[in-house]
Amino acid sequence: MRKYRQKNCHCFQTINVRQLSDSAQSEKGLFFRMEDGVRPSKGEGFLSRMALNDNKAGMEGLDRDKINKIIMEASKGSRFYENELKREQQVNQRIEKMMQQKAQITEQQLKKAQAQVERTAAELERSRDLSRVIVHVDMDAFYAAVEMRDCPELKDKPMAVGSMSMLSTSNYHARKYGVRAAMPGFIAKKLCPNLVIVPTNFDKYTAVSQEIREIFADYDPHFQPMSLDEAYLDFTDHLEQRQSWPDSSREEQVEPLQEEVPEIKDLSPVLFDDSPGSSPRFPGSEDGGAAGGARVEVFGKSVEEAVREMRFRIEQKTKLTASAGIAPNTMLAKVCSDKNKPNGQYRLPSTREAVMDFIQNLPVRKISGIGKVSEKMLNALDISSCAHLGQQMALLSLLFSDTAWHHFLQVSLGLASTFLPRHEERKSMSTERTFKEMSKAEEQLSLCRELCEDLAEDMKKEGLKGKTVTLKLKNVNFEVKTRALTLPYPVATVDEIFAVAKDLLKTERDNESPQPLRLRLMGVRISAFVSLDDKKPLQKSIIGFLQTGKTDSCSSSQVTHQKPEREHISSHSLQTWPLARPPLAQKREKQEEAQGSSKQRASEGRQTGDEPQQSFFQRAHAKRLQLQAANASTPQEGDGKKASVITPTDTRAQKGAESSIKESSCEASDVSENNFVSPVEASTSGCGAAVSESLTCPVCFRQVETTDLNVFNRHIDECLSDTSRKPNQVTVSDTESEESDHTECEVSDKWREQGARDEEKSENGEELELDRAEPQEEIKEKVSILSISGDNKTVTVQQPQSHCTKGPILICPVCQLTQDSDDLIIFNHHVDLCLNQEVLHELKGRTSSPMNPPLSVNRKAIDRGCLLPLQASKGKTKRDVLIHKSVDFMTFRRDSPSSPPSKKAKGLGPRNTIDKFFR
DNA sequence: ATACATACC
DNA sequence: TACTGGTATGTAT
Repeated sequence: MRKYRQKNCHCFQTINVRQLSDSAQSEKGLFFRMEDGVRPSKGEGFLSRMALNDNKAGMEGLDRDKINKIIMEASKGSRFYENELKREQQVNQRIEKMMQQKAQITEQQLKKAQAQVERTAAELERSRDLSRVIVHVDMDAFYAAVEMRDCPELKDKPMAVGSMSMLSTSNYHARKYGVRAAMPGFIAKKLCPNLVIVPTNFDKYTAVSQEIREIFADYDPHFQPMSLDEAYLDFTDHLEQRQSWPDSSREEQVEPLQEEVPEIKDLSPVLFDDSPGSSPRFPGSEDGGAAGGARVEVFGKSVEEAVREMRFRIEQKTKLTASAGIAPNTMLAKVCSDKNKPNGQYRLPSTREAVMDFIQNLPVRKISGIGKVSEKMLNALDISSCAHLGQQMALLSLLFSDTAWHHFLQVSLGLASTFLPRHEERKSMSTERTFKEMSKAEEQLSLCRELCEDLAEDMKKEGLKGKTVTLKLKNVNFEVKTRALTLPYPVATVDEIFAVAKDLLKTERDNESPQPLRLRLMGVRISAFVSLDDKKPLQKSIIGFLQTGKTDSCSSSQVTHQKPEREHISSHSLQTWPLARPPLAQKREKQEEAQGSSKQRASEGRQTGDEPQQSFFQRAHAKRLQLQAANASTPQEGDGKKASVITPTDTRAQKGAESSIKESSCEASDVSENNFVSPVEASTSGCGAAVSESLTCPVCFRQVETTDLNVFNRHIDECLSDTSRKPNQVTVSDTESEESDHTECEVSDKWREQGARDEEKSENGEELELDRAEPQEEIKEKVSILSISGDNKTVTVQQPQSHCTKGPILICPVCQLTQDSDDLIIFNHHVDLCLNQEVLHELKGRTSSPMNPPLSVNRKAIDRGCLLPLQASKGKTKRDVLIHKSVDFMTFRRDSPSSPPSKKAKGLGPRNTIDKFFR
């Protein structure tokens, strides 16, 4: 602390000095002026917006000045440039204002602020949790790597993925020229005339993403995808279990890339052969090591070995490399994953000392959440590293908002979430399009209509309705405007949305007239969603209640300083469900969430998590046995050919040696993963095969011909409500619904049979899949006889499944009162009310609880991050209606609408409601 | 509630 | 010729 004070005093003096010079150099002075002394290497006191952003792996030690000169040359005079200039000046003004504020600060104020900062810091320090092992995995130059893998000629060329207008990513070769993501292709070409620009092939990346996510799930079934190529994983539980597994489960067959399949040699994308990497040789650090001459790797039990193993599996399966960071929290893990990129990993030890050391020289710009502008503002205060951040906290607390400086403080202490944020509800949905100048009213209007159509379509897919419609306009000078209107009622259809959007557009045109709106972009967004739960509270809560019987109540919870919203439970497991978690599982988790703290959960072990993890290692073990057997006789070469198209049944058949093992997984990709698949096969069919075109309803056992989880979930809800209405009829009759959702579901004999077979626990792949999704089975049975068992609440509804002409006696499992009505709908409603009462009570009892009690469950949270098929189809939709063909729309998808882990979490929608209720 | 800005991939 | 698209969130009014 003394140290802090001293340094602050020191800085305070220098600040006063610097402040003068900074003010003096504002505006014009910042352009084309080297910043004196402090960061001579960063010669971009000018136009920080335009200048090369080399904050990226593979871009160290570039000739910045030269590159920037070319960039400026190419941009100068363009409308874009002029707009950037304008924005730059706005930022400069902001900085100037800040500096003026700083000048007003008295020593007294600063002292007081320092005390406050120290109090807060001490409080934060107390909450430091070094017990979790967080891993951030990031594919290396993802899109580019995929293209290189599939087109070997590209391997030794500088290349980028995107278009002449915009690049999504570049390979490392191109980065040496300063070519990077988010740079327009035509400028990249000036930097590197030989640059090859490959158009995006989004479906391919999506398929690869699916593959790597399957691997992620083996290490953390609740992993959090951040985008197609990136995810956070909590390795803590895996590591614990790993300690007790036999060596053979940690063996990985080394795929003979070169030797045995000579024709694929050329295809083999040894992307980063000059970097320290995962394959084929392993340093075998710690307890790991190569197992003799056999092509088998045994990975050790340490974190590093486990992560290496995971990266190794990724490379074997996809022929692409990944980098990883291991650290005690997400922010640090993210920084670490960049450290040894490409094809490397870095572990930051879980000690306070190591963390603080690591932080000291870390540029603030490396922290997720601190971007161009924040960096520049901080730089103006002489803050460029995290150490500076810590030293200047008192000042920062006076100059920045509470949220901002709290965040800075956390960063400076190396603190961040130690658990993976649950994906929250979607808050908005939008679509926008860039095009060549458009000024005619009719054109604009029809475009607006088109956008609304697209949006309405997407809204329908997720069954959303929202009250706020926002129109976004960008004129040819790149000036952006948004105009919003909030309706008193939620809307979703084309006509409703368009009615608002067109009014907003008209108003804008009128405002501008007689000048026309010269647009280059238009977008429509809808937000302020009303939760679907409001419409169907009955089944939701009763199902939620049913689920609680499974987990357990443990409502004690200690208050931590972590943000309460960051509950430790995340919502998806690709393994458990091909696309995302089933709605019921989701609901159960919500319930768990209300009851257990993250620590409790960790010690309990995750029920869903254990299975897949275990099964992976058992599979590995079985595979080993199988290989041994096979090697004794004939080499098995059929695998590779079959690998790409494989059904669960095939999988079983192939893995004969595994049949004795209780296996809870049946992903097709398991097969391709360790067998010999050529890169071409792997990229085209190998992964796509794992994604089924339809989903099987766990209630009626029909196949629902959709890959849209919302449609699917709606179907399940229908089924469930049907079931509870007619408890005797578990198998829904064919004549049932006039509901549109049900029209999408086609009966499959095979699956209906399967549903029957399920009762006998038959030993086949399909059954296993059901097994894995255990909540459904439970629900199906319990709903069908309407026996309700909550936590500590006994079964109160007796109704034998077979015969019930008379209504059952219904006793509310919450209030324990016998209900008059035998109408299940009414009964459900009653239970629903009781449940909500309970939740409200609980909340009242612990206002400072870190828990996030779910009042309602929104099924849409399910597809967060994992909903690959939806993204893919969305991509197509958009591409089909492209106006400006040359523009690359595939850069980033609606993929994981999550906030960066370092950001401050705001209350969740439903939770806010409750909170307000009690405030 | 609205508008705009920043940030992320 | 040519500087994205989707989402979340923070800040100011």
